[in-house]
Amino acid sequence: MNVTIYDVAREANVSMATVSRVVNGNPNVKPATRKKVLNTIERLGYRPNAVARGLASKKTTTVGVIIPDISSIFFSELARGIDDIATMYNYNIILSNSDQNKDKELRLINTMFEKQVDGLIYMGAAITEDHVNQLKTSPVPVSLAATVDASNTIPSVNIDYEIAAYEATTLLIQNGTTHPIYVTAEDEDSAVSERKYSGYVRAIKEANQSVNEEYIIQADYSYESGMEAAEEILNMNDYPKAVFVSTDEMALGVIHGFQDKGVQVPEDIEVVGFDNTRLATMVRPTLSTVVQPMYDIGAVAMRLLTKFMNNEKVDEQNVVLPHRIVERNSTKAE
Amino acid sequence: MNVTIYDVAREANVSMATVSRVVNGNPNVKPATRKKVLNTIERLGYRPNAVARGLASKKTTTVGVIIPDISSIFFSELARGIDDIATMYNYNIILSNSDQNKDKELRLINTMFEKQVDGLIYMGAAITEDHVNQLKTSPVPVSLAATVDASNTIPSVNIDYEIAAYEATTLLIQNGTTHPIYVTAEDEDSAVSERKYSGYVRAIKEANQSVNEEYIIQADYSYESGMEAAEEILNMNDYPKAVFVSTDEMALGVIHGFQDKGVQVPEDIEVVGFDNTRLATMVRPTLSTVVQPMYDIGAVAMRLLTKFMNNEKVDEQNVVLPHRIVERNSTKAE
DNA sequence: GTGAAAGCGCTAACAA
DNA sequence: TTGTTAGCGCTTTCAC
Repeated sequence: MNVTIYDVAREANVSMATVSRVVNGNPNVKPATRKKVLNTIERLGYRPNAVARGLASKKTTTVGVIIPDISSIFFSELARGIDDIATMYNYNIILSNSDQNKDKELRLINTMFEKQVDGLIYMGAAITEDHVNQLKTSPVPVSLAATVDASNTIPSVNIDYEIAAYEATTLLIQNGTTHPIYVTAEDEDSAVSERKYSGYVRAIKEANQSVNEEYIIQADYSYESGMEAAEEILNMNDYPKAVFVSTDEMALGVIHGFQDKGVQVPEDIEVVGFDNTRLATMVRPTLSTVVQPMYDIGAVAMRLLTKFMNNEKVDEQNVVLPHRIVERNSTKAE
Repeated sequence: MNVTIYDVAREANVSMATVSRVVNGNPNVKPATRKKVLNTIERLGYRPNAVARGLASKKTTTVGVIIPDISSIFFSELARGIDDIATMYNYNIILSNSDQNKDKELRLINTMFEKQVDGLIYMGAAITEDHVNQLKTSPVPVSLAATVDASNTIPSVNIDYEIAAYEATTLLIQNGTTHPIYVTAEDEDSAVSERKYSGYVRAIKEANQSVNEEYIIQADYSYESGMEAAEEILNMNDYPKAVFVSTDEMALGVIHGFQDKGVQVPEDIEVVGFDNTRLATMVRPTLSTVVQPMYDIGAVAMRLLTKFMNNEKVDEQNVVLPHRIVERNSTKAE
């Protein structure tokens, strides 16, 4: 049997309440008794049981994190931002991978509630009605990180994907390609993908072009699918000389796909990515890309959650962080 | 107030015990009553409270995971392996980043115990005596993943780092360089680093060379430090024409550091990495490297932990997984 | 097959 | 400043 608060109380000749007070830093304890208690805690090697504490206080100081895939270079960066802020506010994280599988997502949300998390951070491409329903009946605060809920009803932290994609596409247009190619990994129902797409389309239309479906290539987030996209592009006759890729990892694949066929980037064709993961500087040529502050999105989402958990006032529950474009060497200098 | 097992019992005209039985799939319940209970659970929207359950049963079905940095491409892959097997055995994961900071590590271990995890998976470079002491008094099973405890007293899953480094170095020697350079990120007290180093040294000695300290370069795990190492190498006069780098990410830095100065890999100088992270195929030339099965290490470590948690018999508590070397294009073909 | 009741280890009134 | 006591929501004997 482990040593409990009761053992400490008995050995220190005080009540459980007093022990509880010193453990919780309650100031209403005479310094002398505090010291006495602290000593016997030390002596017995007492370690508070967080589960019992959670049952009694209805607070677990842990938050749930549902993430598509922690091994993704994009999401793991987000997760780090979440954990750092969580640690700062004395929370721990229960982390689960969903693989963007709807059933699993719904099941995980439920598991998190069963485990009595004090809050939930959710990441995932598609926020369906079922998601919204389950999330809206949540017993605890929820915040979305890098995932947009079209109904705008759940707190979230994002960048403006539409404008970001518009700007990336426009950069390419200004550099001389009237209808850049778009390589995307469209998930069904993904509001993020939708917004990137519509930013892309808007840029094309503003350049007085009508959108050519042939120039929109479906890939699947992987590096390899980027390489395949490159091949597909080279097989077109008279293809546009610029491509906008919706994630950095695929963009690396596109670049290498070109290079492997002897096509030079950016001389023969330009490439811009999205996210600015660490990969962007780990290629040659270095990748021009849209900077999405992943760590910050995670950190801010967690901070937002703490505000809800502490009933602090929040001004704006749908935070939009700034983005920008870094021009590196995969696009032509002006 | 939430709906509890007591509410369900009352509404279904049975005892709490019976409700508990159906919730836990205990067969000793008449099908009719089971159905009745299930119906009222559904009707009331009852959701078991895992915290209360944990307090009563002394099992939380969650395991702690202490990891140096989840945003690392190496560790996030390990974490994925851990979570997948955890999910398979119905556990959740409490994940915390330690940054390999000893105080934080020790504190985190304690927090995990307070939270009453059923087991603990630990990753970290240095297993000091303090670590061993704290881990040995653990109330629950522990397993180390990709981290070696020199005292060999804690269950672990690893590859043989000494042999792996020996083989990588030997490959370079056989390709014609008698004393390859070694770029490492030596942590103090890191048994893994130590073993890699000693494999490297053994290979050099077997080639009848004495080790030249000048050819051992300290970096810090980062891509940038790899680039700096490359520069340092190019500044040596008459440097060896092969370098063994102790992680893939640094190896990419080394390759690009060379290329940025117009030095060709592998024609002018060969490079081999370590780990075989996804990065290894995302460079040009693709990286020859030591394959460390990161996902599997995580998965096996978690599986090992489940065995301990279920009191299954385990034959070997220090598992050594196979490794191999993939020769890609950063080394010369035979 | 089902129920009664005693905890699990702690917090949080409330009293003193 | 300190102690008493009633739960928190569940599991788990032990009876029946």
